[in-house]
Amino acid sequence: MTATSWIETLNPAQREAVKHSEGPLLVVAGAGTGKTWTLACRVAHLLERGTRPERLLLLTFTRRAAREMLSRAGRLTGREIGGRVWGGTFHAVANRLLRLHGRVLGLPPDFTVMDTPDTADLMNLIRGELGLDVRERRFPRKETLAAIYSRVVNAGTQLPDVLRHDFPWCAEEAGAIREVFVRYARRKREQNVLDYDDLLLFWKALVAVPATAEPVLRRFDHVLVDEYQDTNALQADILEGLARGTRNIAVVGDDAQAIYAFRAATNRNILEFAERFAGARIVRLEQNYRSTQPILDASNGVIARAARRHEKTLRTDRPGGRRPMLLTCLDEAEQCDEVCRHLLAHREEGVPLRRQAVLFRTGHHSDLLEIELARRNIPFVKYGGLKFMEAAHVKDTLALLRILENPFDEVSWFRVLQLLDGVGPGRARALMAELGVRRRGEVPQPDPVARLAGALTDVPPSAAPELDELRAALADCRADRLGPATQIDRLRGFLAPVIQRRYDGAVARVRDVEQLAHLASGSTSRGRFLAELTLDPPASTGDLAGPPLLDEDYVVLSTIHSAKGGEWDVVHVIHAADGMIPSDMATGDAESVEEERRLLYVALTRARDMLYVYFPLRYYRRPRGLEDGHGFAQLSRFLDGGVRALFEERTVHVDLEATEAAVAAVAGPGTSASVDEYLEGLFG
DNA sequence: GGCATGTGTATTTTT
DNA sequence: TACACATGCC
Repeated sequence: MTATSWIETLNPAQREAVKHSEGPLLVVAGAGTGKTWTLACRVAHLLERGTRPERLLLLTFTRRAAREMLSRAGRLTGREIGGRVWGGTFHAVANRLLRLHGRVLGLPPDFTVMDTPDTADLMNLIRGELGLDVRERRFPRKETLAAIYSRVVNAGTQLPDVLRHDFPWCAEEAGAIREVFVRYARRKREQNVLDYDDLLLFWKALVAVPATAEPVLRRFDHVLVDEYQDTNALQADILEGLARGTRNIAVVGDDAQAIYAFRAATNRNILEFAERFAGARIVRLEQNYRSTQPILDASNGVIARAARRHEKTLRTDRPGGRRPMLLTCLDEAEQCDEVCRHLLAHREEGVPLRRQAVLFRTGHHSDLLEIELARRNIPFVKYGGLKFMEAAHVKDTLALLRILENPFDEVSWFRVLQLLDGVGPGRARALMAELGVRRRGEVPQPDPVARLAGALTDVPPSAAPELDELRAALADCRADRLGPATQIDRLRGFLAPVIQRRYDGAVARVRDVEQLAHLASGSTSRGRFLAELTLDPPASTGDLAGPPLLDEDYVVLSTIHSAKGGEWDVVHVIHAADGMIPSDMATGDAESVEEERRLLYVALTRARDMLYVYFPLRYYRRPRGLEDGHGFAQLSRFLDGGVRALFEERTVHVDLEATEAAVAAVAGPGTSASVDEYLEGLFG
């Protein structure tokens, strides 16, 4: 496309957003209004007006979104810009910037990054030290501690307030929790380790003071932010800091699609944008190009009942089309059956599987469907949910790499030592003390990896052979300047027998370690490999399988959260039952129920041509919190009354009425008599 | 008595 | 998977 021709593809509002020249800009973009396209065009427009690519900062929600946006902009301008524009998540960009400029804050550039499970493990280590795990009253679990901590940091709210508001059952432990947090923070500094929240905190600190901010601010002429509704207070502070350099801050978002409150995202960022960034221009995109009118009607119906929202009405230029279907199924098995049937029927009609998606609230909601798809040989890729990075053997491998990278990493040592036969938490602690893993202050200390080679007193005899293997493997990785892939290969020699002894499915797990080595072959440095893996973990099973293993056509399975920003011709939303959407974990207060409503809205608005919503009547593993229902579920409360009328309804189990009639004929109305009769029949 | 290991059970969403 | 709890080893 030529420079002028793509401008023609834009509607007036989009064009206004693209051509806006200087100063803050807020684009309120409804679902399917060409937000990604508009943002890509804006990037292209800025480049054509002479902005150099490396002076653009594009903050997106996932690395995937950044890549997508930049490749589109690249095509528009006819040049390769991906490697030069600063693009990625807040966290990934922070990682890069801090390695370049963190020193002025006293941050050594070779820090390692730890993910949320690591954070929880370090909390646990400290919890154990403080003796909080053996008291009468139970103390918050490590995941809860990590969640509290993260909320305090990301929302910028005092601990007592967070406890009172979000974790009231932990409020009595405020003192001890504070103590854990103080030690946790100190410990991270000693180890030269940053958690996710630190990345943002240090970035904010960097741009908060003119003296340290200057080299960062000097880098950028324009900052663009996607999915602004899902940013939190800390991220807004960072933008405010950046705005002291360039006032050209452009953000795009939709408050109706805010689904990350659990990560401390706040709609205040959108609502207060104009006050915070004085003179901001606001552009609204209301023309939907994605969905047919009936799908949009149903989606609008769901969101119209939201308590508070930015006024906006989506219009589509795609009239006609079929009504979305609401399919009541007998149970989950039948739901699977129906999904498969419709998937294949649409494929027969010419919609390939990869233009279709199955969406659900939580990762395990697709468990049964995955089995069924595999049984029927229907290829699929799953986004979100159970992740590669959470598998024990993957964590083991990474812990080994991290020890090599940072010999004072306590969490990794704690994990690695317990791999040895006969070593549990107690012996691991003793060994760590012996190795001097805990670094104190600035005093230079002997390298724990080197000390591992010496004599150790706390090694049980059963652990001796494996310890020798470990010593040899670590030494080999250090001796030659091996690349990260070769190091993983070497570590596999130590790991394979350990995996064999400890886990089932050892063959597949060892293959995963090989997969990890393969992944690492793209990186030149171990440190970069580790940082990239923690900041941008493989989002799907498909990311790892690589092109050769993937069929050319496959259906996408995704949590609704991971489906954000995506669109498919045919969308299947499963488990539309109360307790599923909304999740019964989130029905505590009105605010979280509202977020669940937006979640359903996001799911429905992913569909272009056809939308199916499935509702299983019965759950054998009963949805929690519905004990009174005798295993019968209720339709999601968001699909009530008027909204329901916007769907075409069908009860799938065609035999159900016939069955009931037959039963009635035998046992009379009311089924319990018939069940009793059936049981007696079984008893003989 | 302390510690490692075995068994049963419940489990949101993600950078 | 990871926790709580029970059991059994040194």
